[in-house]
Order: sequence, then structure tokens, then C-alpha cells
Amino acid sequence: MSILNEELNERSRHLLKLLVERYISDGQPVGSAVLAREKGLGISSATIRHVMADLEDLGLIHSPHTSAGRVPTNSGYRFFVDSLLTVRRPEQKQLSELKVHVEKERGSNQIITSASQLLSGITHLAGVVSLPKRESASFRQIDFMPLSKGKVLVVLVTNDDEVHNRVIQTSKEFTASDLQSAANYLNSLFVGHSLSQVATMIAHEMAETRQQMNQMMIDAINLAHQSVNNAQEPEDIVLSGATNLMDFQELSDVNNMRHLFEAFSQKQDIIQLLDRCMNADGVQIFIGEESGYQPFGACSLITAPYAVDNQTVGVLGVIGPTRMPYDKVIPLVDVTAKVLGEALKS
Amino acid sequence: MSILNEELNERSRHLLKLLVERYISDGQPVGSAVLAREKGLGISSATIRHVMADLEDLGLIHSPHTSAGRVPTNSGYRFFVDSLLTVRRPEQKQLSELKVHVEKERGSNQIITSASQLLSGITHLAGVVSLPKRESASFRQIDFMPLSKGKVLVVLVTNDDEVHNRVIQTSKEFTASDLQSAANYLNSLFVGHSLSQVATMIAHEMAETRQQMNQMMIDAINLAHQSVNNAQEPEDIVLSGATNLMDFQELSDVNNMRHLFEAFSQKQDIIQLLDRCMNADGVQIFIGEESGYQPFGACSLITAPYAVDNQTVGVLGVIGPTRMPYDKVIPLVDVTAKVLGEALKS
DNA sequence: TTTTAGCACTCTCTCTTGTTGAGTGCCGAA
DNA sequence: TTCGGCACTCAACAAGAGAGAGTGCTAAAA
Repeated sequence: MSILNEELNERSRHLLKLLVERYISDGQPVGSAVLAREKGLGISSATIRHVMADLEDLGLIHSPHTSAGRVPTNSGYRFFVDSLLTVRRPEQKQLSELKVHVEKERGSNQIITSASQLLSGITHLAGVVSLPKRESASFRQIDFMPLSKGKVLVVLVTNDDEVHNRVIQTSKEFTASDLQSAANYLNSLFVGHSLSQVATMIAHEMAETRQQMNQMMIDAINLAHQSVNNAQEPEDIVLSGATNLMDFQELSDVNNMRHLFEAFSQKQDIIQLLDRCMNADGVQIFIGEESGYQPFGACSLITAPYAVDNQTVGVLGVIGPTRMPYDKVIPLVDVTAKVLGEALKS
Repeated sequence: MSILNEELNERSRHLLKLLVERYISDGQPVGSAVLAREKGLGISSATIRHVMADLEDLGLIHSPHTSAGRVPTNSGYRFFVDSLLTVRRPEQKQLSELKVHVEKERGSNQIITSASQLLSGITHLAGVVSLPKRESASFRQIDFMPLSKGKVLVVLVTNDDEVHNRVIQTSKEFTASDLQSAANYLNSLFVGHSLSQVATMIAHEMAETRQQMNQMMIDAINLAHQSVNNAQEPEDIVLSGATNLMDFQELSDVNNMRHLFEAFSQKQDIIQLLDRCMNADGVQIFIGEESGYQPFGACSLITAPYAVDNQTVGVLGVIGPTRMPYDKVIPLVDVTAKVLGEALKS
């Protein structure tokens, strides 16, 4: 892109910007005459045509057909987003609306659903939020309940007020009081540590058979091993407003739409896609096939990781057609990530 | 419909049957000549036209336009389904496939998902299964874990191997051993009873303050009251293959499709709709607006309740365009309900 | 009375044709 | 380098013609 940046003079870049903006707002291919009429642009349509021909040679725009004006290509959008875009600050009204709605919710799941719905509601696109990574949660309390036939129900409570159940099969029968002691021991050992820390600690304990460990402790550690190590719950996302995408002409091809909705209902691929955005620092933008995900070929994806206590725990984003109002969506995604992180602190 | 049954002679009914079958398989309006060519029908197209005119007067079929053959109306479908349809027994191969796939799953959620997917997979329509009603589950074990600030985590295990969590706020602080005794007491009292029975028992216990009740028992009952009474978890459904519906011409109107998918992602209304089918004895069929649900105006819904141990616990069904192969779908829904009920027994 | 063949009629669908308008590329002059 | 002028291209629309499918009606045959 830096090559393009040098190659294009100020005027060409300005024209490209106007063209993309115009196309985003109208959805019609933009002709030279339309741009020439643009205020404050002392330039004739013929000249604009020269510039447009150059832009087309560079692969930034193209004509659907001979007499149809120009439309940005994906590279064009990319250049626009990288170098030309002037984002609007989110309107104060929206921002406060966002905060109010997100913060009035109780429970992390509620908060997240609300964030997803707000993203889709405000943009009229599809909103998506990944559930916070479990790793960041810390151990608060574990408890065991004997079920039948050596099965034990493990109840693990984390400090984000989430409760996790898991049934494990034990090698020997435990009495309720055996289990109680084991739980007490583990609670004293692990409380306050993050789950990943706990996993490490367990591995460590199991490795060295210490002298002062009695049978109860060994049992407890073994139980804990089964409970925590396999405790990775399936990741999940909350998707809202998918049907908004049905309104867009450019996506309305039946086949395309079908693949898109299959992707939405499968979730798995989208989860992976979002996962890859976790490490990014701020807003990330995938235009068309940049996401590397076929069903999103005609879509753009704007994501931002959100953090609780400076620790990135999840990702949220917006999915829409490549022709979307980037200037509004990008800052909205950005600010929503911050609001969400803030709201999850409590 | 009985009126129609008398009004129509055998031949008219046979013709209507042929017409509907033909339309279902071809999707094209059926003309008199097409039917006349039908084998074993010693009748000219002109005669057929007379009959068709009658059928049209009765509102069973109609012409999209002057020269376009006839198409069944919703009443036509209704009459067809009620009086003319000869259902095919499900193919043996499908049946065994069904059984194998459903029964190999472990855990009720898995089984249900599998049933839903099979319904949609075999019919190429949308499959839906409501999760089994909690009421039928019986109490196996309850346990309490003290959290902070008078909050108590209730873990309730039912005999269908499902675990239910709930955090309640208690009026006083309980120690772990208080809670342990309460749990023991409740377990001895309630084990084996259905949850609705348990609710009744609790209400009963609370009503009469018995002499022999000590403080622990009173506390226990109070805890149980909070735990069980409000324990109605939101009902849910498992929907599969919704995107299959995108392939149908007759549903492909963007607006229609949008409403349909909004309904699918909201779930709430569909849950209610299915709920109303719980009490029906066998397969129920809603054609077009018969379901009373706007978004399904162009769809038919075939449902059947499924039962575990002779107790109806849920409903499953198939959603598709009114033009669907009723002869195959109806028996499939029927048999799937049975297979599912059977599989859930274990 | 019922059935049938014949026929005029209607309507959609498709193909063709012409027209319009938008927009382009190129060229020569400023 | 910029600009006006101009020929050219192409999609979109409309109008018209013809084919094909299917109907309703009628009058004759069964």
C-alpha cells in the first residue's frame, strides 16, 4: 500500500475518497460527471476521467460495464480504509445510549447479549461478540457431589459468578465426607488463582510425589486434575441481527445468503475467525476475502478485542457488506469494545 | 370438511388427489391435459376441465392466471391431507438409519440435536425439536454451596442426568454444615419424586407448621422453596437446517424470508407454537396461516409430541413450504417422535 | 345427462427491436 | 496539463410479435 501512497498524488487520492464515499452512500456506480459536480472541486469531468483511468489501472476501482461509472474494488476499499478514511467520532447520543443499555444489564451473559444487539441495532448490520475466555476467570470454589456408580459431579465457581458443572468418572468410590475434605483442601490451595494457573499447579503437584502428601491430598489432586484440565468449555459467540444482512442487494444472491446463514448457524468457523483477532491491538478490518473465509467473500468484518482489567478476554465485531459505512462502524466497534470491557469489570 | 367429502364424488376427489400430488412433485401449475395423460384415467381433458371448475368453485384449487393450470389452495392441501393422502411407510433404510444415529448419541441434549438434524437432513426442510419438559424429570439430589454474602449456590440433579444451577439469596447466613444437613434432609424427603410433585410437597410443608419440625427442617424447606419453585428454566428448541428453506422458490421473497429467519433466531414464538402441540395425540399439521403465526404464512408445520415412559415431554416437527411431500414427511415425523422417545428412556 | 371434440380466447413467456441516457475514451485546442 | 467536443458503448426500458399453454364455452355424440 505504501507504493500506492507514493504513486498517487493528492488529487487522485481525494477523488478516490470522494468516489468511495459516494458509492457507500448511494450504492450506485459513480460517474465522472457526478464527481465533477462535487462542491469545491474545480475540475472538469474529462479530467476526472483521466484520473479514474489511472485508478482503474492501479486496481482500485473498476467499471461493471462500459457506461456505468466506477465502483471501488476490494483493494480500493482497503486503501480507502487505510489511508483516506476520516472516522467520525461516535455521536455522543449513541455513546451514552450504548453505555446505559450495556450497563443496566446484570450478569455477564446479559451484558454481552446486549452489546451484540446494540452493535447490530445501531449499524443495521450483524453484530457478534465472543464470550469471554474462561482462562481469565479465577478459581473461587470447587465442590464435589457423589452421584451413582463412582460418578462425581464437580461444581466449579469462578469469580465472575459463573458456575460450571462437569460429571467425572472416578476410579474409586468416595464418600460424601471424603469429597468434602478434598474440596476443602483444593479450595484452600487454589482460591484466587486463575484457572490456567490452577492447571499448572495441578500438573506440578502431580509430578512430584511429595512426602507430606497423604492419601486424601493425592485423591483431591487427582479429582482436581480431571475437573479442571478438561474443563475447557466450548467457546461461543452471541450473534445478533443476522437478518439485517438480507436487506442488502449485494448479498442477496440466494447461494451466497445460504452459505452466510449456514456459517452463522454453525458458528464454529466464525469463532475461529474471531479467535485470530484476539491478539490484535485495536480495531481490525477484513474486507471481502481478506478474512480467508469463503462465505464472507462479499462481506467486511470489523472487529475489536475487549479487555477486562487490561487483559484481553474476547472479541466483538460487526459483519456487513463490503459497502458499509466504515466511517461510522469502525469507531462504534472500537468504543463498544471499551464499554463492554468496562461493564464486565463489575 | 365433511360437507366437501359428501359434495365431491369419487372421481373429483381422485382428480384433486392427482393434481395435488403432481403439483407437489413438479411445482408447476397443473393443466387439464397433463392430468388427462395420467395413466388409467379414461377421461378427456375437457371433462377434467369441468371437474376442475367445480373444484375451483369449492375453493380447493385456483389459477394463478388465465392460462396457467391449477394450483392447490390451502383448503385444497387441507382436504388432501385429511381425506386423500396415502402416507408412505417410512423406508426401512431411513428408519434404521434414524435409529442408529439417534441411539448412538450420549446425553439427552446430544440425542435431541441429532434428531433435529436427521429431520432436516432427510426432508431437506427445517427440523425442530423442543427440549423435554423439566416437569417430567424427577428429583435425584440437591446440594447447597455457600457463596459470599448470604448467597447460596443450589445444585439440583435430576434423574435424566441433568444438572441445574441456581444462585439464591438467603435471609440468613448458613454454614457449610447447616447446608449439608438441610440437603440431606431434603434428599431423603424428595428423592424419586417428580419436580412438580416436589413443588407441591414443599408448598404443603410450608403451609402447616408442624410440631415436630425443628429449625433446620424449616430452613431446609425454605431453601428448597426458593430453589425448586423458581427453577423453571427457559424452554428451548433445537432448530436445524433452517437454511434449507432458502432453496424454495415459493418462500424466496426477501421480506418473507426475513420474517422467517427472525422468527427462527427469536425462538420464543416457535416455542409457544410447539407448546400448543404438546397435548395433541399424534401428528399435527398446520397448513399456511393455520398455525396462526404470521411468518409461517407460506409454510406448513408438521409436529408430533414425543413421550418418555408414556409421558409426553416434548414436541418435534418439520417446517417447510406448503408445497412439501406430506406423504413422506408425516410418517417421518411420526416415527422420529417414537424413536426419540425411545432413545431418551435410557 | 354426461362426455367429448373443437374452437376462440386469454395470458405468460420469450425474443426482437428500437430508443434513451449515462458514461466512457480519445483528440485536438487552449 | 486541462478541457470541451464528439463518437462510441452498453444497460435499461418499452413496445411488439409470436409461440405455447391452458381455459371456458358450445354443440354434437354417447
